[in-house]
Amino acid sequence: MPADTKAKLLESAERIVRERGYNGFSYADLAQEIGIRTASIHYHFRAKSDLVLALIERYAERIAGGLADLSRTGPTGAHRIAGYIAVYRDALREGSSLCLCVSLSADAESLEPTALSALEAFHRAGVAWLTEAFELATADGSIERVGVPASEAAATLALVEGAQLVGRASRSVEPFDAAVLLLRARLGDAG
Amino acid sequence: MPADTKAKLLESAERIVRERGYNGFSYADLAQEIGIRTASIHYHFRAKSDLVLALIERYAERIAGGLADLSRTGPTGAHRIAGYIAVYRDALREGSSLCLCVSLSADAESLEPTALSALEAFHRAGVAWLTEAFELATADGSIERVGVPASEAAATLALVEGAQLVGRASRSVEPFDAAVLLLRARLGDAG
DNA sequence: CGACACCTATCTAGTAGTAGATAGGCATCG
DNA sequence: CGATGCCTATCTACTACTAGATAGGTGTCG
Repeated sequence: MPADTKAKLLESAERIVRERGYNGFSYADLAQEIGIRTASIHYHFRAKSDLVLALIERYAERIAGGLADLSRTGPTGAHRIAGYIAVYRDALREGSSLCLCVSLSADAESLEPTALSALEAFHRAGVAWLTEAFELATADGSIERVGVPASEAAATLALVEGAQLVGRASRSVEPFDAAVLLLRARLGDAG
Repeated sequence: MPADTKAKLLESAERIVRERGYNGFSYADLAQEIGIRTASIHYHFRAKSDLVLALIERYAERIAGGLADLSRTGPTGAHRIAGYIAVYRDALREGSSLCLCVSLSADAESLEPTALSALEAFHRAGVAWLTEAFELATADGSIERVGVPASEAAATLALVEGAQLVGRASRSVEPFDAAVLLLRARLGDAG
């Protein structure tokens, strides 16, 4: 059953990039991990830049799907925001990895324009989803003192991405929890 | 006057690491930039890990100095927090670079334990300084609705670091400003 | 003073190893 | 047959790092 090699490549590559960054991973790492030669990777992804683009698109789709589920199941704005925080908390994996797009943002200089655009789109989508969640929260009263929803959204995205970074530096989830504590407190029972 | 080569090396290396990350810069880049051979760099810094450690220590000292000045000159807690935000905003350089420690946190996996410790210390110092500033703000009433100072501090550090990252991805300072807008609003005239 | 010794800061030339990428071949299977 | 998927072998460019030499400054001591 060799048909799922491409999927395995994406799976492993995502993990490695999230742990070591774009410039910190190589085709050699990837090849060894799934048991083929480096040359064979080029059959599936002509260049490293093609692989990373596929990585971002796949990741963005997966996260978008998760957030769509959250929109469907989250009864209040507060529940949605709490779910969003949980997504980033899980992605941190106890301090051993970052959200793919956090990792790639730091290596922005090495990325092709197409990848950079995909990265921006990911951030825009996150802010848009959060804006809607904060708008809902304004309406349902589930979050205390909601400011302009778009501003709350931009702040929340930056907060969770920064919280991941601080957690990564100390290989622990604790700094993440400390950073989002006040926001969670505003969410009441949902937090 | 060759005596300042070491200083030039640190200066250039800091800029390159902040633009391209730890794994995205090489002795070759550095050598070319200041006009010596790569071998000569090893005279000043035996290994790349020694260079990066020196980089962090120098950076941490400089920032600590700046914050100490801010503590002396900032009349209120709000003014101090506003100054802190400005430090990170300047470090972003219109989206072309990151705070050294933000950049290195993303490449944590490639760093030696000593460098990692220095990175953690940098974050701890930032939170400690911010905690004091929020305590002052509680006392002088210069910031609206201050929560537990230590929690406000952790959130603020994460916010500005994340805001930098989002700005970096779109090579612009605008996402940074959007992310800190609500915090700034809380600072009143000082923001 | 001047000879010897050491130090600083750089050089040229090279190491072994790794990077991503390419060309062409060889199975397997519908 | 011919596409698919992987291989071997190779390439060029670059990685951090080392060895050994050199030019020039500084200090010490007879």
